[in-house]
Amino acid sequence: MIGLTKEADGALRIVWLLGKTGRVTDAGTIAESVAVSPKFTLKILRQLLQGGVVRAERGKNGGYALAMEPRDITVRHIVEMIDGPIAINRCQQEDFFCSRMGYDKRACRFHCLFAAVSDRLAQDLERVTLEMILADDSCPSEILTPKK
Amino acid sequence: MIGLTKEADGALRIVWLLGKTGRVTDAGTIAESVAVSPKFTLKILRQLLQGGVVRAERGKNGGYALAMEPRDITVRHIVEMIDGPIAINRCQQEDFFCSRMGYDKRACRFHCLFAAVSDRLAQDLERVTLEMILADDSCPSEILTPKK
DNA sequence: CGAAAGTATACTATAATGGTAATGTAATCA
DNA sequence: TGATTACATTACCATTATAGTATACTTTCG
Repeated sequence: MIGLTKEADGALRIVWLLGKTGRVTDAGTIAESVAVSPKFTLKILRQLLQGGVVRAERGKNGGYALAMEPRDITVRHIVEMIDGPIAINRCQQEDFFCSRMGYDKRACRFHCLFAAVSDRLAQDLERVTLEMILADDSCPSEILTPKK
Repeated sequence: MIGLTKEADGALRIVWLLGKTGRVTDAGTIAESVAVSPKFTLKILRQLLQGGVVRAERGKNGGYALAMEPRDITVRHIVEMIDGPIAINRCQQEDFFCSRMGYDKRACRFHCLFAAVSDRLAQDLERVTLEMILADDSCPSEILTPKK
């Protein structure tokens, strides 16, 4: 399909939920709120934990909460943490197709195109913060075509 | 990785090659020029054939050639023909996560964002034609930030 | 006819994603 | 202090998508 994995999708929604509640929330509750299976939720939370986006509290009444300010969490950050770098084409990933074709990358017409496209995509997703997503008075897509 | 499949990547390069030579070229030669295995090349060519981008000549001295003008072949067209619609997130694919969360799509903050992003990506790739890719005097990425 | 080349279907292999199980560790509180 | 709650870690299995192949068949040309 060209797109995010379920894991990245889930991560975004988990972070969104934690931002919305603002409280320490246990994994079970998170899973339910976000409609992802409990175990899978844990798996995602682990990665968010490693990435430092989320902190955990153990023991009774424990759970997870954001470890960063919503305005410092970007969509790009979450997505890349889970799915790896945003790159539309393999061209950009080391010495894939381009070199196999006997070209150097500069000569690869597609490399040039996709690098530009990927780059802009990444930039766009970097400009969108959790804070924006949480503010429910406008579609965050406006960031792409700012009203000025 | 978030990105094109090898098939779509191969398709782009095959189309590019056919545009460059402008001649009927047999699958074996195409495969070699493009550094994709012969069988896999055939597989891709079949899809391009079905999509009407390429035409085939059978029998001896047969092969494949473009069935459309390079200026009418867009990158988007090729990519979607192989990989399906350009959509960054499952949100957009029918009633995936959004509805599972008990939201309607309008209320899904991410849906809104990704719809906008995907849309622009698709538009960008639609503006880039094979003709542009073949012209080797400029990076086709300039289309994203036209010089005016 | 027969060799070269495309056509079509169907199948297998590999890798990536998605998802689960089991066991261990820390914190809280009766 | 020990039972309970909840996170931590590792390892594993299942499913799906991608990648790639095999086989049998048809068309064209010499």
